[in-house]
Amino acid sequence: MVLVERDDTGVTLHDVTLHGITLHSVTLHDVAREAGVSYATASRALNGSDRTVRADNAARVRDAADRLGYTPDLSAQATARGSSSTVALVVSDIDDPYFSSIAAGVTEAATDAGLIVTMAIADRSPGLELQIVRALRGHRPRAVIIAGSRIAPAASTSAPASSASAAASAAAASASASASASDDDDTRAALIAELAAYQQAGGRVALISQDDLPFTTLAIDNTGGARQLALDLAGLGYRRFAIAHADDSIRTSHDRRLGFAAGLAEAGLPPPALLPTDFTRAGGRQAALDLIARGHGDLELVFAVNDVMAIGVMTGLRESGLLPGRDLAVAGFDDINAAVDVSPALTSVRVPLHELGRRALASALAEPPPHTTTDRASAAVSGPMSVPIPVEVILRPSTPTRRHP
Amino acid sequence: MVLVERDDTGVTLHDVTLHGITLHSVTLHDVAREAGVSYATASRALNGSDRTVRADNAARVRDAADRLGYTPDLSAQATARGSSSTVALVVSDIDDPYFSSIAAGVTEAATDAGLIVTMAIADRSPGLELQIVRALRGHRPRAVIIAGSRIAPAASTSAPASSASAAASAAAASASASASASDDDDTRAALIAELAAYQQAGGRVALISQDDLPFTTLAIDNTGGARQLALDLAGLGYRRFAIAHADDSIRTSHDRRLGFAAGLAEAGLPPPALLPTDFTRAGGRQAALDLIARGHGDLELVFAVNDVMAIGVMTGLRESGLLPGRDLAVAGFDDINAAVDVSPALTSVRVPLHELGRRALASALAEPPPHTTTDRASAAVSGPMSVPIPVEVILRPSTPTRRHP
DNA sequence: ACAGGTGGGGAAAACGTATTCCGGATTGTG
DNA sequence: CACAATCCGGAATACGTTTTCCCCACCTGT
Repeated sequence: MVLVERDDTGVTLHDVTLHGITLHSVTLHDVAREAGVSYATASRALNGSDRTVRADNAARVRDAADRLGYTPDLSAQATARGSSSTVALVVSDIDDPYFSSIAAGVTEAATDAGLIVTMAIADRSPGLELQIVRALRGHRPRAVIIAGSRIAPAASTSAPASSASAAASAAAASASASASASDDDDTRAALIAELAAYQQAGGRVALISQDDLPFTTLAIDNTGGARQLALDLAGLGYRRFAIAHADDSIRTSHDRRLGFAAGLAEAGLPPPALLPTDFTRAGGRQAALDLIARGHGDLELVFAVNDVMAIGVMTGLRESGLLPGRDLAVAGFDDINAAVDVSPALTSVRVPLHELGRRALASALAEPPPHTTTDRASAAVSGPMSVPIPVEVILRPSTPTRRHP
Repeated sequence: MVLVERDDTGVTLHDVTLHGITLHSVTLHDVAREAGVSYATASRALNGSDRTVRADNAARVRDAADRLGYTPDLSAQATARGSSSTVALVVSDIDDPYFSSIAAGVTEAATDAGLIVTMAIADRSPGLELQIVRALRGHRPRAVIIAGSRIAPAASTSAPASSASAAASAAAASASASASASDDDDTRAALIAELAAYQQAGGRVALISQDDLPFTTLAIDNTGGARQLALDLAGLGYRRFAIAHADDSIRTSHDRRLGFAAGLAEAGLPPPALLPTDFTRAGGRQAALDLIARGHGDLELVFAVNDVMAIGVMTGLRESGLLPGRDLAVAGFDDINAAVDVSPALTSVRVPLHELGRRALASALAEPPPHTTTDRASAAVSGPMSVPIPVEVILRPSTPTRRHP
């Protein structure tokens, strides 16, 4: 018979009425009383304290906790301990497969580490991103991971003019990103300050593919991957390329564009035509539409700086009556899951997104604690480290081997 | 001259060293001291308290807060107020476009409401899901939203046998879901108990498409949508159908399968062939492969109970040398973003996923507070409400109009 | 038998914030 | 000019934990 006798006043669910919300919850206090021990003992029994508690007492406490359905109040725990058990993840757009794969990796690693993740969506806006980081800081997360920050130094802010590209399209592309360069610089500086402060306060920061910010960064080899892709495509027999890319303030786009161009140069091929557009599926589609409307001449392949854009390009081509792969080859970058679902399957550069997420969290958590110096001047940001993420070219039917004409 | 004079001992970043983690953070105390007011005044100035604080004091406090980079400790706020500012979201797999769209909606709505979301991934496992809900409760979230619970009453647990389906495949399909029916029942009951307790404690619960659980549910019209799809396809001239579906313990699959069959019956058409498989892309592909290997006879269209599976089916068909849409039509359900990226674009039933996420949060938050009865017997779960989510058939080229043979 | 551990329980002080209560000042009114 | 009414600052308490002390009881070795 395991049933335990309870007097009628035994279990007390105390009512907390605040802000119109009524909460009843069973606290450590209740558990302790039910188990006939004190506060402290109950606390020690229920979490791995350094102190030991006698076996029978521990059992009684655990029993009581079970019976009452006790769950520790993590907020209270966090204030008491001074550190919460959450990690913050900020992504540009969770509905984008690139980010959702990363998020999956981060969440998985967090779960393994007994942490839970709070997620916020920056909607590709640096301003919002900053705001979010500020808000997130209030949660005192153990780490914050930022995927897809769009802030770049103002220096390289405007996309280079392209002889082959329609001026109108270029203007449209940069319009959205041009909210006064100094404004952007301000947000950028503010973000850095915010993160530095957070780090100074003991938080860990990891950035994904933002190696121009002074924090631990998972550096996707954008340049190298794009270069290798160009080389491999040259090897397949392609000669005349176009690049669908976004504004250079988007670092990723910038690096991939330059890497690709470098690869072409290396292969002794002419520089690619530039198709500046948005960093989205719609952007890719529009670039394709514009290209075909204008006449694509002897173009053989268009490289879009990410898969989502590449898929847009394929759609645009199809809408223009061209068959991607046969009439005009297409290649992307990221190797999102959908790359194999489109037809022809998309040639891409594989970025281990899931793993990337995992490692982002791991790297953040592994960061050395900040110097605990009373001298505030020397309490500088600890040297940012960079974790290189290798990538791999994956050739698929969207870029079939090309017979020399 | 706005510079404020500070004595050298002015700003005190107090060090908290606990569990090896060192945190310095600026507290309300510091702000109060810097501003030359008390605790309470600072608190009142920085959050909209019911009490007013004199304008000049308020300004001083805000100034000090700015200068010091103060951010309120939300954990502390939560314990003090007794309710946190988070909502919990549990999804089966954030890397699945179905869930990522929902997550985007939930997150957006949360941000609008000044809440932040904590996300956990149940990996399609009821056990994990239960565990997660338990863990989440510790955060005392304002609401928990569960998308994609897979638990169904044990009653309808096994998939019906299908004359047209390979027994081996069916066995494989149900194998993973068959960890002893009573076990499943236990988890289900435990989840219900857990959620009920949470609700009883003042939390709000919303479920997405789980109308067999006694909680507020966003009910996607799976049956009706599938039925309408069948009707519309019949209207296009299709006569002989197959359904790629998953184990009936997955409610969604079950309902869509039955709805589709009902639509066919209504149109006076023969019942569909059944292709039991996994609820995934791989499952869809395998079903297609099996089907073609076995010989698909006079089959004209395969309906997969979700888009991800449908895309798998298309891939499988292609691998078997068939052209989806021309040789064999394909239709899905959900209308995920990728449905328009595949070619031919996929006929589907549009579920407003993003909106669904938004409304899930809204519905949860709008729930009536639980009855505050001291009589524990009558403190039953308040009547669950069901928010119907209408769906819409979207015909696309994967199901071209069929000439009568 | 007695000093010196040592294992473990409990009271109380954190943690950082919200809120209640008290009282002093300022204001309005007769 | 007195007296209430209002405004608002501050001390103190609460929130649910963890953690630090303190102390007792028991064990061990001499």
